[in-house]
Amino acid sequence: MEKIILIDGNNILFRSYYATAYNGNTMKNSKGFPTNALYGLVNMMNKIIEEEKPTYIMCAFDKGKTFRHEKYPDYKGGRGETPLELIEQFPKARELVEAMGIKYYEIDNYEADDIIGTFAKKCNNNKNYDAVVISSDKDLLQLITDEVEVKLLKPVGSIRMTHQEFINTYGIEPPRMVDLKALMGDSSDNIPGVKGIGEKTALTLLQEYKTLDNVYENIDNIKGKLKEKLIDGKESAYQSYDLATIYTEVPIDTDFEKIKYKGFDPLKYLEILEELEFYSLIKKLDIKKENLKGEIENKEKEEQNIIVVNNIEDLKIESDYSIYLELYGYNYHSAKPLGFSLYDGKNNYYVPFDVAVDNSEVLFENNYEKYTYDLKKLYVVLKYHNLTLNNCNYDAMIAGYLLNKNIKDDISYLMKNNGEDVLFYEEEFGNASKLHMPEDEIIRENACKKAKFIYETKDFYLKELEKEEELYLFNDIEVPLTEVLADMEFTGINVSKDYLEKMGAEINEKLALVEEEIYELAGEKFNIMSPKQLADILFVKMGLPYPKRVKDNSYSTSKEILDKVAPYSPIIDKILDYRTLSKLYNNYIVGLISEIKPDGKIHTLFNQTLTRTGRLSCSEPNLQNIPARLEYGKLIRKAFYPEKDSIILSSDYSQIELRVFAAMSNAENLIEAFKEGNDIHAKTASDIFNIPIENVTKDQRRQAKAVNFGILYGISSFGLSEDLNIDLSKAKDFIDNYLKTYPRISEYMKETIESAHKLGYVKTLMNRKRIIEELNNKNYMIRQSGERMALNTPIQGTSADILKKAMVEIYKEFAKRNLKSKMLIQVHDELVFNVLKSEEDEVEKIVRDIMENTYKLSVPLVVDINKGIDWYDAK
DNA sequence: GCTATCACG
DNA sequence: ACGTACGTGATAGCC
Repeated sequence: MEKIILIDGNNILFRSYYATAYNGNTMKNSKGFPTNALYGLVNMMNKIIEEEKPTYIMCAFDKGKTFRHEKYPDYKGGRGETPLELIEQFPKARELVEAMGIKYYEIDNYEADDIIGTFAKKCNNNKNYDAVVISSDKDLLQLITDEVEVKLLKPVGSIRMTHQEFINTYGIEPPRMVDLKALMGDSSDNIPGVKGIGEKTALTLLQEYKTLDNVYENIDNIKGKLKEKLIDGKESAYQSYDLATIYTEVPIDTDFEKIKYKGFDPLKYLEILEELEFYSLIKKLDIKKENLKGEIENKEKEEQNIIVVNNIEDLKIESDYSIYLELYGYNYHSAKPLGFSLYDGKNNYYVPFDVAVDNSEVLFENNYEKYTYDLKKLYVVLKYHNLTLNNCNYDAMIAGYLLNKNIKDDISYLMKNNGEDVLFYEEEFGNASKLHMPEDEIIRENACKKAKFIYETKDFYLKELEKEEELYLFNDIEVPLTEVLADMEFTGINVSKDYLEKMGAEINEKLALVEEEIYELAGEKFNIMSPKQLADILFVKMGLPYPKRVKDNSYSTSKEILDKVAPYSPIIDKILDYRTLSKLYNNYIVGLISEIKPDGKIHTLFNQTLTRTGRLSCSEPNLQNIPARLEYGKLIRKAFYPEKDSIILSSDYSQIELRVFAAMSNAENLIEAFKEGNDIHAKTASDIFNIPIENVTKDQRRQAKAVNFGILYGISSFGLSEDLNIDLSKAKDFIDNYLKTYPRISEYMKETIESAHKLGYVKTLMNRKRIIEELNNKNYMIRQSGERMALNTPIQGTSADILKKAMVEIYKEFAKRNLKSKMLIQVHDELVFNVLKSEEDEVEKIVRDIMENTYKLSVPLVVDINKGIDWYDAK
């Protein structure tokens, strides 16, 4: 039985402050710094440790305005301002707790209660743990279970509230504490409750009816004034219920090993006591600084214990280990590798990069499992040195991503979130535009902390993944995909600089012409790219009618607006031309040329842990937004060409999102249409306009297509009317018709939103989970947008899952057959390959077969394949 | 560093 | 009465 102590730090500070402050006079040190709350805190902590002898202990503090304030502005409104003299003591309290060997937590927007609740919940139904919550706040009593008790602090002494004790006292079950507050309110937190109902009445009601819900369900059995009060206060009661409920899902690592009681850090503790001038406590410690120093130095040495490996004999790895690569720079295609840090559960090693390269077999190819953070980066960097890495099946970056943690490329975000003391990459090396090289020692120290973190959190994250049923996604899709993406990035794609330069020169000529014409029409020269100057010319000087309500006192010059005023002046079309051309020039001519490496290729970055839906993203440069819609822009694609004796092959899913949607919503008529191979937009038009499919006009098909897309995005009639440039009422009719035609879809959408609200997240077919905080936002618009995310994410995410799975399988199949053709680019529903002419038929067959069959839905997946001498031609 | 704009699926 | 379709990245202008 392990004892876990969970301390409400804020509660103790407030309590100590008000217990000893009178008339604004508080205890201060000789410098005038107030110390009374801190004094109470130290004494309380010492007492707790002495009495409870905890194995694990933590202290939680409030931070920032909480989500409760956002929901109910009046929350805690009755309280006066927190006294400045108390606020001043807050930062020192954290230092103090830390020096006492107690880990503390503060999470933006959450109260200490919520953090404690999140930890306490972990003990429930686990006989190995015995948790004690320490606070004077009765609110926390709701957390009591057979494994969790509350030590309720009183002005003198305390009461130990066990499950039985609680029932004896209140005659209800602990979770009903929330129902109690909902009825009686809580003046200290400004929770209103039901007006006219106090503790006694509330308890009587709950003893009879058990829950708040049940009170209201049986409202007719209650008579007289009480019934009236309850009915009048119903809304307030439920609002109070909401406010009083402790949130037990705070996004935090609740690994108990993190809160193991470590004992005092003697030097720091003493230092703080001296600063605060708590001489009686110092005396009690009965220790002298001098005696400690030697011991502390030894301890620090031991903690660092980094073995710098300059001779490979110094590396004595005999078990699985974590490996982390530190680079100097943000883009690993060009950054200078500094070295590897390793941790095997016993020792931290730092291996300078050159040493590692010379001893690559020892380090990278052995029988041990290697745990990583950003495995793709490791693969790519090693590939540049002609090295391979084996037995990598766990990556912390991927794990964190799937678990909805705050990722970023920098592992320090994950570490800081777990309370680790480590430098952010930017703190250590500077930002991308201003790099600086820190001391070797700093690099080694931080890199080793990172390796150790990867190793020590592995089991925990795997357990979390298992709980979320995401192990398949992790083991069979995302982790194997790192190797596929690494290969794509490393392989790169040929881009013709000559071609782009020629096209650039042509665009420049066109630009110069259009520019002149614009100045002519405007009657003066100005910066066409400046939204401000442009708006001034158009809507002030030329007096064109602004077609929308003026927002924030400024005019928009977006394409949407300009399209509407195009009939009033020929200048508009010229401006739109100018924009298209300059975009083409800046983004795709200059931008792409600058990314071509000496090998004549572009090596992009596929970001695997960035999007909220599970898609990839692509940067430096972004190869997922190369022009495709307009004919002239599309010519950019001619610059992307294959290797010698090869062609470009592009394979794309036809309507994958609509197919996934049909399958997930189980809309029979839609499924049928896909099975029969109908033109789905024409079919939709035929259905919603109620006409035979052969009579559907081009325009009707276009409108139906817009409706189909709108549905995928969580349509609004306004959005559709804007998109199709039709009346709001007409757009509304379209949607109503659609939902009437496909009632199953209407139900599916309702169910999805309902479940998202209930759970706070949505999932894809492969169990990728997205937590949607927006669903809880107090702002109606943001909540609405959360609902649209809830509708769209399972569809976009499932499509992404499917293509990722196909990519892994295609990669494996190529390897198995020893094919030399290469996957080069992924664009959400499309894969682009360099295919050797000799392998054309085989590759085409493999790609089609895998993409169409890798995941079975109730609708067929269809792939279109095109081949050509460049990316443009392969369309 | 932020906003507006526009390129892609 | 409110603002208004999902997911991205790069650039220029502006503060």
